[in-house]
Amino acid sequence: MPELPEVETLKRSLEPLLTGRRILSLEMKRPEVIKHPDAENFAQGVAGQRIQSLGRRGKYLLLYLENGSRLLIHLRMTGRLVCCEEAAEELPHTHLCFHLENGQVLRFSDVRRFGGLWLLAAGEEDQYSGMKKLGPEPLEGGCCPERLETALSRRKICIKQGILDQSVLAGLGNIYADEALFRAGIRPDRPCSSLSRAEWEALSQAIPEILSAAIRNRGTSFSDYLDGEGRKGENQNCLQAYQRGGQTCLRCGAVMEKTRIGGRGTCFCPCCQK
DNA sequence: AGATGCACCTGTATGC
DNA sequence: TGCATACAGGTGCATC
Repeated sequence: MPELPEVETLKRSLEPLLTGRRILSLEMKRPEVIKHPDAENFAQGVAGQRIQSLGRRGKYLLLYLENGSRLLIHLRMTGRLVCCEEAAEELPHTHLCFHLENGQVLRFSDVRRFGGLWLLAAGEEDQYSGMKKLGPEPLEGGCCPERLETALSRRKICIKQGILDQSVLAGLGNIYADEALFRAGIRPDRPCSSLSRAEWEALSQAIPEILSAAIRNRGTSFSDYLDGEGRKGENQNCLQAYQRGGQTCLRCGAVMEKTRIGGRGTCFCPCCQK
């Protein structure tokens, strides 16, 4: 599932392929993945536009077009965005094809169709996607202990749900929430109100460290994730908590536990995480 | 306002 | 073998 490190890796891999390139036309096999505006206007809005630059905000990928409009893409669970030659074989469940100059194509595929795209005209306020509700970027100073504590310490939820709240911090998903809590030595089911100052500090340090390491490893390809050239990442080989329930802890050797928190599979070490 | 549960989807794994 | 069921989890929404 693409989280911040995967979307950042996707952005970096697409940058050299898309920057300065013109979109000739849009082929829509499943227009329903377009969330705003309607498919017709979306297709007209991107046709003929040159892609000036790429960006990322939380788990959203942004393409800045030359007329000042912004294209937002969210991959949710199984979305993929791959740029390749027109002749290259399509991934299954390809819903959109952005035909580009020079015989290249940018394809959006998504098995479960949770992902979506939004086109915001120049100056148009984003009142459509969830991007407007995002909290600060954890890799741009948004993860200081004071802010985390202020935002969460009076909430009644447990800490894993707290750091998954995109309005508190942008970009963490299930994988890196488990990894960050393991690194910080904090049980995921602890109430937010129970964390000490030292624990808020440990967590605010662990989150950027975990995310940076995952970006260095070019993302986690547990099942579906591929970068913009269709390549898998390497970070799945470095996970210490996610999906390791029943296995031995890589730090202390105890048997890792698996539970459900907020409807999500959650793994932790009952010995290392207090 | 904040917390909770469900809907959205389909591929894969499991049980009978 | 075939079928039913559970599970994977990010987000938006309804409900309390």
